[in-house]
Amino acid sequence: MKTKLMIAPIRTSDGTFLAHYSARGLAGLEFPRGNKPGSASLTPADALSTAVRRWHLTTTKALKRALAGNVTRKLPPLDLSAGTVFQQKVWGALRKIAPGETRSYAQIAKAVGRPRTARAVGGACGANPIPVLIPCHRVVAANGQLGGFTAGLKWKHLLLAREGVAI
DNA sequence: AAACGGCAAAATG
DNA sequence: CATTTTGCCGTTT
Repeated sequence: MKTKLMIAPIRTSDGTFLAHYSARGLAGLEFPRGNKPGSASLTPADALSTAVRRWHLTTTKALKRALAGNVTRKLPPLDLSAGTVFQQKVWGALRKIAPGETRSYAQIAKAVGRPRTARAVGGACGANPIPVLIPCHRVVAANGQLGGFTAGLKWKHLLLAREGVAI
């Protein structure tokens, strides 16, 4: 049985993101979907717990800063309990990359103590539940090219451009 | 047990 | 250089 999640929208100039909250904190962030199915139904605003309301304020500000290419000052507590140990290590390493900087998949692999797991690192990045705030987009291929991006390379390119990174 | 990736270094033409 | 192997590893089926 899974803990019920509360879902709240964040309207930005790039579209409406959806933030997922568990009892422990921010557990997921979805990119805007052009009027599509919309993964899950939003939690009615008046049904949000006070803790979630507070976190959501923080998430909203952080997301807007991140989309503008700035550093995120405060983040709500993150609930990454859904990930494997390896994934959590990778996500932790991603969070250390400052805006405007990039790393290769192999560099991340080294950073988590598994020098030969470049490919597996790619998988972990794709499984990142909180894109943008956990900057999976700052990981590029060793040859200087973009590499891949589950949510669509256009986003990866846009996010990096906002931070002043040229590919 | 097998297949599949957001990879990368080496080998090839 | 541009392409094609050939290893590699955590996840997923």
